[in-house]
Amino acid sequence: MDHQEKKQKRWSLEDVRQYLAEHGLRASIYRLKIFEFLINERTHPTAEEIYNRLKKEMPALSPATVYNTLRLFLEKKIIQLVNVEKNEGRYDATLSWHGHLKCLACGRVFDLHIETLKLSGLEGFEIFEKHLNLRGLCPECLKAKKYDKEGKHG
Amino acid sequence: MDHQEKKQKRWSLEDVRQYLAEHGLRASIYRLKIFEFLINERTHPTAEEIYNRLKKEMPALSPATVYNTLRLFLEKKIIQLVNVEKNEGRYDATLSWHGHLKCLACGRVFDLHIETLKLSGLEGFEIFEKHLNLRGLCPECLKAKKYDKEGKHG
DNA sequence: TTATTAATTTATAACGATTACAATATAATA
DNA sequence: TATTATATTGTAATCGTTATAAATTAATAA
Ligand SMILES: [Mn+2]
Ligand SMILES: [Mn+2]
Ligand SMILES: [Zn+2]
Ligand SMILES: [Zn+2]
Repeated sequence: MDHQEKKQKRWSLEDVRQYLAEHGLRASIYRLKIFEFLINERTHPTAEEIYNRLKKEMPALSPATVYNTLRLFLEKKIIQLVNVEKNEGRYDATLSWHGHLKCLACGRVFDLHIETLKLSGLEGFEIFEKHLNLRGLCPECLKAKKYDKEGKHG
Repeated sequence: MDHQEKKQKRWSLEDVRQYLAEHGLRASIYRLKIFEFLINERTHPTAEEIYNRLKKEMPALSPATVYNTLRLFLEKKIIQLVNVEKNEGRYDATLSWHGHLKCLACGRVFDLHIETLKLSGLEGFEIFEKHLNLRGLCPECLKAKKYDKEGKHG
Protein backbone atom coordinates (compact mmCIF):
# COMPACT_ATOMS: atom_id res chain seq x y z
CA MET A 1 0.00 0.00 0.00
CA ASP A 2 1.36 3.40 -0.92
CA HIS A 3 2.13 5.81 1.84
CA GLN A 4 -0.26 8.22 0.22
CA GLU A 5 -3.14 5.77 0.52
CA LYS A 6 -2.49 4.76 4.09
CA LYS A 7 -5.66 5.08 6.09
CA GLN A 8 -5.71 6.55 9.57
CA LYS A 9 -8.52 6.26 12.04
CA ARG A 10 -11.34 8.72 11.43
CA TRP A 11 -11.92 11.29 14.12
CA SER A 12 -15.45 11.61 15.43
CA LEU A 13 -16.82 15.03 16.21
CA GLU A 14 -16.48 14.07 19.85
CA ASP A 15 -12.77 13.36 19.32
CA VAL A 16 -12.41 16.78 17.76
CA ARG A 17 -14.37 18.47 20.54
CA GLN A 18 -12.05 16.98 23.12
CA TYR A 19 -8.92 17.84 21.14
CA LEU A 20 -9.98 21.46 20.79
CA ALA A 21 -10.78 21.61 24.51
CA GLU A 22 -7.34 20.25 25.32
CA HIS A 23 -5.90 23.19 23.41
CA GLY A 24 -8.08 25.73 25.14
CA LEU A 25 -10.53 26.23 22.31
CA ARG A 26 -14.29 26.30 22.56
CA ALA A 27 -15.85 23.91 20.14
CA SER A 28 -18.31 25.76 17.98
CA ILE A 29 -19.92 23.78 15.21
CA TYR A 30 -17.78 25.54 12.60
CA ARG A 31 -14.57 24.82 14.43
CA LEU A 32 -15.56 21.22 14.83
CA LYS A 33 -16.42 20.80 11.18
CA ILE A 34 -13.40 22.63 9.83
CA PHE A 35 -11.00 20.63 11.96
CA GLU A 36 -12.80 17.40 11.24
CA PHE A 37 -12.57 18.07 7.52
CA LEU A 38 -8.84 18.69 7.76
CA ILE A 39 -8.03 15.73 9.94
CA ASN A 40 -10.25 13.18 8.21
CA GLU A 41 -9.96 14.12 4.55
CA ARG A 42 -6.28 15.08 4.55
CA THR A 43 -6.46 16.76 1.17
CA HIS A 44 -4.60 19.90 2.28
CA PRO A 45 -7.41 22.18 1.17
CA THR A 46 -7.26 25.92 0.70
CA ALA A 47 -9.53 28.16 2.74
CA GLU A 48 -11.76 28.50 -0.28
CA GLU A 49 -12.02 24.74 -0.71
CA ILE A 50 -13.00 24.34 2.92
CA TYR A 51 -15.59 27.07 2.55
CA ASN A 52 -17.10 25.58 -0.60
CA ARG A 53 -17.24 22.16 0.88
CA LEU A 54 -18.77 23.08 4.23
CA LYS A 55 -21.27 25.63 3.06
CA LYS A 56 -23.13 22.82 1.35
CA GLU A 57 -24.23 21.44 4.68
CA MET A 58 -24.02 24.75 6.56
CA PRO A 59 -25.22 27.48 4.23
CA ALA A 60 -24.79 30.27 6.82
CA LEU A 61 -21.04 29.74 6.96
CA SER A 62 -19.05 32.75 5.85
CA PRO A 63 -15.59 32.84 4.30
CA ALA A 64 -14.44 35.11 7.13
CA THR A 65 -15.18 32.35 9.62
CA VAL A 66 -13.05 29.92 7.69
CA TYR A 67 -10.15 32.35 7.56
CA ASN A 68 -10.56 33.32 11.21
CA THR A 69 -10.72 29.72 12.30
CA LEU A 70 -7.69 28.65 10.31
CA ARG A 71 -5.72 31.54 11.75
CA LEU A 72 -6.81 30.55 15.24
CA PHE A 73 -5.82 26.92 14.66
CA LEU A 74 -2.42 28.05 13.40
CA GLU A 75 -1.90 30.23 16.47
CA LYS A 76 -2.75 27.30 18.70
CA LYS A 77 -0.48 25.15 16.59
CA ILE A 78 -3.05 22.44 15.97
CA ILE A 79 -2.73 22.77 12.21
CA GLN A 80 0.14 23.65 9.91
CA LEU A 81 0.35 25.79 6.84
CA VAL A 82 1.46 24.08 3.64
CA ASN A 83 3.17 26.59 1.43
CA VAL A 84 3.91 24.55 -1.68
CA GLU A 85 2.38 27.05 -4.10
CA LYS A 86 2.87 30.78 -4.02
CA ASN A 87 -0.22 32.71 -3.02
CA GLU A 88 -2.13 29.59 -2.13
CA GLY A 89 -2.33 28.72 1.54
CA ARG A 90 -3.16 25.11 2.23
CA TYR A 91 -3.82 23.61 5.63
CA ASP A 92 -2.99 20.32 7.28
CA ALA A 93 -4.08 19.00 10.68
CA THR A 94 -1.48 16.25 10.57
CA LEU A 95 1.48 17.56 12.53
CA SER A 96 3.84 14.61 12.40
CA TRP A 97 6.97 15.16 10.33
CA HIS A 98 6.27 14.57 6.66
CA GLY A 99 6.74 16.31 3.35
CA HIS A 100 4.38 17.39 0.60
CA LEU A 101 4.28 17.00 -3.13
CA LYS A 102 2.02 19.10 -5.29
CA CYS A 103 1.05 17.67 -8.65
CA LEU A 104 1.24 20.55 -11.08
CA ALA A 105 -1.30 18.90 -13.38
CA CYS A 106 -4.17 17.98 -11.06
CA GLY A 107 -3.26 20.29 -8.20
CA ARG A 108 -3.50 17.63 -5.53
CA VAL A 109 -1.07 17.72 -2.61
CA PHE A 110 0.28 14.35 -1.51
CA ASP A 111 1.95 13.45 1.77
CA LEU A 112 5.52 12.18 1.60
CA HIS A 113 7.35 9.93 3.94
CA ILE A 114 10.81 11.28 4.81
CA GLU A 115 13.30 8.53 5.58
CA THR A 116 16.22 10.74 6.53
CA LEU A 117 17.13 14.37 6.47
CA LYS A 118 20.54 15.49 7.59
CA LEU A 119 21.54 19.12 7.69
CA SER A 120 24.78 20.75 8.70
CA GLY A 121 25.87 24.21 9.69
CA LEU A 122 22.93 24.78 11.98
CA GLU A 123 24.93 25.18 15.18
CA GLY A 124 23.60 28.14 17.09
CA PHE A 125 20.29 28.24 15.26
CA GLU A 126 16.98 27.32 16.83
CA ILE A 127 14.51 25.56 14.55
CA PHE A 128 10.76 25.85 15.06
CA GLU A 129 9.48 24.40 11.79
CA LYS A 130 10.72 22.32 8.90
CA HIS A 131 8.87 22.14 5.60
CA LEU A 132 9.77 19.94 2.67
CA ASN A 133 7.80 20.80 -0.45
CA LEU A 134 8.14 19.09 -3.80
CA ARG A 135 6.53 19.96 -7.10
CA GLY A 136 6.02 17.56 -9.94
CA LEU A 137 3.54 15.12 -11.34
CA CYS A 138 1.55 12.34 -9.75
CA PRO A 139 1.55 8.89 -11.40
CA GLU A 140 -1.98 9.35 -12.65
CA CYS A 141 -1.27 12.62 -14.43
CA LEU A 142 2.07 11.38 -15.64
CA LYS A 143 0.43 8.43 -17.38
CA ALA A 144 -2.25 10.64 -18.83
CA LYS A 145 0.43 13.11 -20.02
CA LYS A 146 -1.71 15.88 -18.63
CA TYR A 147 1.10 18.38 -18.32
CA ASP A 148 3.57 20.07 -20.62
CA LYS A 149 6.64 20.71 -18.52
CA GLU A 150 8.09 23.39 -20.73
CA GLY A 151 4.96 25.46 -20.82
CA LYS A 152 5.07 26.41 -17.17
CA HIS A 153 7.34 27.66 -14.44
CA GLY A 154 7.64 27.02 -10.78
CA MET B 1 33.86 29.06 8.34
CA ASP B 2 30.09 28.69 8.45
CA HIS B 3 28.32 27.58 5.33
CA GLN B 4 26.28 30.75 5.52
CA GLU B 5 29.37 32.91 5.32
CA LYS B 6 31.07 31.07 2.51
CA LYS B 7 32.05 33.48 -0.21
CA GLN B 8 31.56 32.69 -3.85
CA LYS B 9 33.17 34.52 -6.72
CA ARG B 10 31.43 37.78 -7.58
CA TRP B 11 29.87 37.97 -10.98
CA SER B 12 30.78 40.93 -13.14
CA LEU B 13 28.12 42.57 -15.26
CA GLU B 14 29.86 41.00 -18.23
CA ASP B 15 29.46 37.56 -16.63
CA VAL B 16 25.77 38.28 -16.18
CA ARG B 17 25.38 39.54 -19.72
CA GLN B 18 26.83 36.36 -21.07
CA TYR B 19 24.75 34.18 -18.77
CA LEU B 20 21.54 35.90 -19.85
CA ALA B 21 22.52 35.54 -23.48
CA GLU B 22 23.13 31.83 -22.99
CA HIS B 23 19.56 31.58 -21.82
CA GLY B 24 18.15 33.53 -24.70
CA LEU B 25 17.61 36.78 -22.86
CA ARG B 26 18.55 40.22 -24.01
CA ALA B 27 20.57 42.02 -21.40
CA SER B 28 18.93 45.30 -20.57
CA ILE B 29 20.50 47.30 -17.79
CA TYR B 30 17.66 46.41 -15.43
CA ARG B 31 17.98 42.71 -16.13
CA LEU B 32 21.69 42.89 -15.60
CA LYS B 33 21.38 44.74 -12.33
CA ILE B 34 18.57 42.61 -10.94
CA PHE B 35 20.35 39.39 -11.70
CA GLU B 36 23.66 40.73 -10.46
CA PHE B 37 22.04 41.76 -7.18
CA LEU B 38 20.56 38.29 -6.71
CA ILE B 39 23.68 36.35 -7.60
CA ASN B 40 26.18 38.52 -5.76
CA GLU B 41 24.33 39.54 -2.60
CA ARG B 42 22.50 36.24 -2.03
CA THR B 43 20.13 37.73 0.51
CA HIS B 44 16.98 36.20 -1.03
CA PRO B 45 15.31 39.57 -1.39
CA THR B 46 11.66 40.22 -2.10
CA ALA B 47 10.66 42.11 -5.22
CA GLU B 48 10.14 45.17 -3.09
CA GLU B 49 13.60 44.91 -1.57
CA ILE B 50 15.13 44.65 -5.02
CA TYR B 51 13.15 47.65 -6.15
CA ASN B 52 14.13 49.77 -3.14
CA ARG B 53 17.75 48.87 -3.48
CA LEU B 54 18.12 49.42 -7.20
CA LYS B 55 16.06 52.58 -7.52
CA LYS B 56 18.73 54.35 -5.50
CA GLU B 57 21.14 54.13 -8.41
CA MET B 58 18.47 53.95 -11.12
CA PRO B 59 15.64 56.25 -10.12
CA ALA B 60 13.60 55.55 -13.25
CA LEU B 61 13.17 51.90 -12.33
CA SER B 62 9.58 50.90 -11.79
CA PRO B 63 8.22 48.13 -9.57
CA ALA B 64 6.54 46.58 -12.61
CA THR B 65 9.93 46.05 -14.21
CA VAL B 66 11.16 44.22 -11.14
CA TYR B 67 8.11 41.95 -11.10
CA ASN B 68 8.23 41.40 -14.86
CA THR B 69 11.91 40.59 -14.78
CA LEU B 70 11.63 38.18 -11.88
CA ARG B 71 8.77 36.39 -13.63
CA LEU B 72 10.86 36.19 -16.79
CA PHE B 73 13.86 34.82 -14.89
CA LEU B 74 11.60 32.20 -13.28
CA GLU B 75 10.22 31.16 -16.65
CA LYS B 76 13.73 30.77 -17.99
CA LYS B 77 14.62 28.91 -14.82
CA ILE B 78 17.65 31.03 -14.03
CA ILE B 79 16.32 31.93 -10.60
CA GLN B 80 14.18 30.10 -8.08
CA LEU B 81 11.35 31.21 -5.87
CA VAL B 82 11.87 30.84 -2.14
CA ASN B 83 8.54 30.35 -0.45
CA VAL B 84 9.50 30.27 3.22
CA GLU B 85 6.95 32.87 4.29
CA LYS B 86 3.35 33.03 3.17
CA ASN B 87 2.59 35.97 0.92
CA GLU B 88 6.21 36.93 0.60
CA GLY B 89 7.97 35.83 -2.56
CA ARG B 90 11.74 35.78 -2.27
CA TYR B 91 14.16 35.10 -5.07
CA ASP B 92 17.43 33.25 -5.38
CA ALA B 93 19.80 33.01 -8.34
CA THR B 94 21.67 30.11 -6.77
CA LEU B 95 20.19 26.99 -8.27
CA SER B 96 22.29 24.29 -6.66
CA TRP B 97 20.45 22.08 -4.16
CA HIS B 98 20.27 23.75 -0.78
CA GLY B 99 17.70 24.65 1.84
CA HIS B 100 16.62 27.88 3.45
CA LEU B 101 16.09 29.06 6.98
CA LYS B 102 14.18 32.19 7.77
CA CYS B 103 14.93 33.87 11.06
CA LEU B 104 11.60 34.96 12.46
CA ALA B 105 13.22 37.75 14.45
CA CYS B 106 15.38 39.57 11.91
CA GLY B 107 13.69 38.23 8.78
CA ARG B 108 16.89 37.17 7.10
CA VAL B 109 16.92 34.02 4.99
CA PHE B 110 20.00 31.82 5.35
CA ASP B 111 21.22 29.10 3.03
CA LEU B 112 21.45 25.59 4.42
CA HIS B 113 23.66 22.76 3.42
CA ILE B 114 21.73 19.51 3.04
CA GLU B 115 23.86 16.46 3.81
CA THR B 116 21.27 13.82 2.97
CA LEU B 117 17.63 13.62 2.11
CA LYS B 118 15.99 10.28 1.58
CA LEU B 119 12.36 9.95 0.61
CA SER B 120 10.25 6.91 -0.02
CA GLY B 121 6.97 6.19 -1.73
CA LEU B 122 7.74 8.32 -4.74
CA GLU B 123 7.63 5.53 -7.30
CA GLY B 124 5.68 6.71 -10.30
CA PHE B 125 6.00 10.39 -9.45
CA GLU B 126 8.08 12.84 -11.43
CA ILE B 127 9.80 15.54 -9.41
CA PHE B 128 10.62 18.94 -10.89
CA GLU B 129 11.50 20.89 -7.76
CA LYS B 130 12.44 20.27 -4.16
CA HIS B 131 12.26 22.97 -1.51
CA LEU B 132 13.39 22.66 2.09
CA ASN B 133 12.29 25.60 4.21
CA LEU B 134 13.01 26.02 7.89
CA ARG B 135 11.79 28.67 10.25
CA GLY B 136 13.45 29.61 13.48
CA LEU B 137 16.03 31.95 14.94
CA CYS B 138 19.53 32.81 13.84
CA PRO B 139 22.34 32.72 16.42
CA GLU B 140 22.50 36.48 16.57
CA CYS B 141 18.83 36.95 17.38
CA LEU B 142 18.82 33.96 19.68
CA LYS B 143 21.57 35.52 21.78
CA ALA B 144 19.85 38.87 21.78
CA LYS B 145 16.58 37.16 22.78
CA LYS B 146 14.88 39.20 20.10
CA TYR B 147 11.91 36.93 19.75
CA ASP B 148 9.14 35.64 21.95
CA LYS B 149 8.27 32.24 20.57
CA GLU B 150 4.84 32.02 22.13
CA GLY B 151 3.71 35.36 20.85
CA LYS B 152 3.67 34.33 17.22
CA HIS B 153 2.61 31.59 14.88
CA GLY B 154 4.06 30.08 11.80
C1' DT C 1 20.41 57.78 -42.12
C1' DT C 2 15.63 57.02 -41.74
C1' DA C 3 11.68 54.12 -41.51
C1' DT C 4 9.81 50.09 -39.67
C1' DT C 5 9.28 46.72 -36.45
C1' DA C 6 10.04 44.37 -32.21
C1' DA C 7 11.15 44.34 -27.39
C1' DT C 8 11.24 46.63 -23.02
C1' DT C 9 9.62 49.65 -19.56
C1' DT C 10 6.23 52.47 -17.43
C1' DA C 11 2.03 54.03 -14.95
C1' DT C 12 -2.07 52.52 -13.60
C1' DA C 13 -5.95 49.54 -13.05
C1' DA C 14 -7.38 45.09 -11.75
C1' DC C 15 -6.93 40.88 -9.21
C1' DG C 16 -7.03 37.17 -5.62
C1' DA C 17 -6.06 35.86 -1.11
C1' DT C 18 -6.28 37.45 3.26
C1' DT C 19 -7.07 40.64 7.19
C1' DA C 20 -9.40 44.44 9.70
C1' DC C 21 -13.41 46.31 11.35
C1' DA C 22 -17.77 47.15 13.20
C1' DA C 23 -22.27 45.18 13.79
C1' DT C 24 -24.91 41.17 15.03
C1' DA C 25 -25.74 36.78 16.97
C1' DT C 26 -24.71 33.25 20.15
C1' DA C 27 -23.06 31.31 24.38
C1' DA C 28 -21.55 31.58 29.21
C1' DT C 29 -22.05 33.55 33.61
C1' DA C 30 -24.13 36.16 37.36
C1' DT D 1 -33.28 37.32 33.29
C1' DA D 2 -29.64 40.58 32.73
C1' DT D 3 -24.86 41.00 31.89
C1' DT D 4 -20.77 39.93 29.81
C1' DA D 5 -17.74 37.54 26.83
C1' DT D 6 -17.07 35.07 22.58
C1' DA D 7 -18.02 33.83 17.85
C1' DT D 8 -19.71 34.94 13.39
C1' DT D 9 -21.02 37.88 9.71
C1' DG D 10 -20.79 41.24 5.81
C1' DT D 11 -18.04 44.49 4.06
C1' DA D 12 -14.15 47.39 3.34
C1' DA D 13 -9.34 47.59 3.26
C1' DT D 14 -4.78 45.74 2.44
C1' DC D 15 -1.01 43.36 0.27
C1' DG D 16 1.59 41.29 -3.20
C1' DT D 17 1.24 40.55 -7.75
C1' DT D 18 -0.50 40.54 -12.65
C1' DA D 19 -2.78 42.65 -16.73
C1' DT D 20 -3.24 46.32 -19.89
C1' DA D 21 -2.21 49.86 -22.83
C1' DA D 22 0.77 53.68 -23.77
C1' DA D 23 5.42 55.29 -24.16
C1' DT D 24 10.25 54.47 -24.65
C1' DT D 25 14.15 52.14 -26.37
C1' DA D 26 16.53 48.93 -29.29
C1' DA D 27 17.09 46.19 -33.48
C1' DT D 28 16.54 45.64 -38.29
C1' DA D 29 15.43 46.92 -43.02
C1' DA D 30 15.19 50.21 -46.68
MN1 LIG E 1 0.24 16.58 4.94
MN1 LIG F 1 19.52 30.28 -1.29
ZN1 LIG G 1 -1.85 14.75 -10.70
ZN1 LIG H 1 17.90 36.73 13.13
